[in-house]
Amino acid sequence: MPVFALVDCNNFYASCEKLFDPRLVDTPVVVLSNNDGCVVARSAEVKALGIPMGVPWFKLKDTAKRYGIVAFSSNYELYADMSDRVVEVLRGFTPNLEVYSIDESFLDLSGFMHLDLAAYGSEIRQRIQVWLGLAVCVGIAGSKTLAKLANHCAKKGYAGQFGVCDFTTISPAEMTALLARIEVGEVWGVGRKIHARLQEMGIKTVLDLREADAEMIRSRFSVVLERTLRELRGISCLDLDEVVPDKQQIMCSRSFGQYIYRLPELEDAVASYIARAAEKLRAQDSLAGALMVFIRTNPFSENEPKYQNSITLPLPDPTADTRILVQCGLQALKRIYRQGYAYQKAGVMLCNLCPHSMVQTSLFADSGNTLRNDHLMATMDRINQKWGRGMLRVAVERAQHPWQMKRGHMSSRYTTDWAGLPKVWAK
DNA sequence: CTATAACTCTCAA
DNA sequence: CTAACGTTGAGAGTTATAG
Repeated sequence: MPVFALVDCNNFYASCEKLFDPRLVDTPVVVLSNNDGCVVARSAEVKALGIPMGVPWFKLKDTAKRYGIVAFSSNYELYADMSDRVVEVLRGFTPNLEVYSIDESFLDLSGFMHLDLAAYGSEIRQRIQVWLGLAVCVGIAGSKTLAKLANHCAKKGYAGQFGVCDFTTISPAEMTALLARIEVGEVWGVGRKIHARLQEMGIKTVLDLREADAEMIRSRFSVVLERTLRELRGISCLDLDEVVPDKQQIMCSRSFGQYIYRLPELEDAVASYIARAAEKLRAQDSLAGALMVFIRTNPFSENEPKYQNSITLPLPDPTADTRILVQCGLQALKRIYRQGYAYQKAGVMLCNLCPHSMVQTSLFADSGNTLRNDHLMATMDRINQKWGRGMLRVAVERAQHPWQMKRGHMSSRYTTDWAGLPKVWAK
């Protein structure tokens, strides 16, 4: 009998920012997406103001001023480091754990069924609060989907005390009553589209979905939703994924701080995105078999002409060599670039990835040369790791990127950079 | 006609 | 002062294409 706990950090990005500036306790805080675009995290105070997730920041500025909302650009280094620390603490509670996202982990608690699981959950909560200063919620149940739902209940304080919710000890009648109170859209795997379709069919609550006919759900929707339904019934269909498999595709895309009109600037951007993607590729020791490049204008602007295009080029020999990938990417870019548009975003994707060890070398490849190039790339990665990204780069990439995304509200990298320590602490 | 590739849709954080 | 709206990845299902 499997038992899962889902541990989820509350308002993770916003909480990380608050953590390093005590003046911000009780202050409404939002964290913005890349380019200071949309709200991607809200502190409790902001949620209380009724501000929804995903609003564009420029639409919120007036409200923000009125209520004294403090905004931060996303500081991924900081969040990733805090996330690692959370996972490290969680590993103290179980040997089997799946890091599901930057702020969520599934814990296998099947070996702890002799314990009071709710109490164990409280202990987890306590320790992360005391050791790291972050608040988490814990949901416990016999399937991942139910554990997710239990976590939702823990956040709302539905069953039992706030912060922990254990479905394994709830009576069937209580469970039924609880599920009848929750909208079906809260279920993991039920997004906007499926929620609307379910509603139309009269399936409005989680209970409705649980009691629906599995065959019908499968035929009208998919095998995925059928699995979700079975998970809601307590039949565990999703295992803990402890080992993170290699990526099948690697992407790097970003919108620009200012529009780009000319090809050279686009080349600069695309080259730097490829360099970044290639680093990730080498980090997992893979080679790419094809490369996709896309560019597009702002889909939201109404008066300016719109254009978007993409192209995928196969690579003659699978490679992880930044220079080859950039060469290929620039050719691709030239083929889709059209003059006279205000480009707002570009991106690249490395596809058809295969492990370096498995590659079949071309009959005509010079293996000695390939080895030297691998070595060169490895050296480049080490230098860039030590001295900062872009220290060593291909020549099309400029040192300065005028198109770089906006990050007007950036906090310090408090935990990963000495220079990030605020001066006020030194006083 | 079948097997595979390519593309589309949906979801998640 | 104005204009301004994220990124990355997976899986399933459907359609197109090759042999």
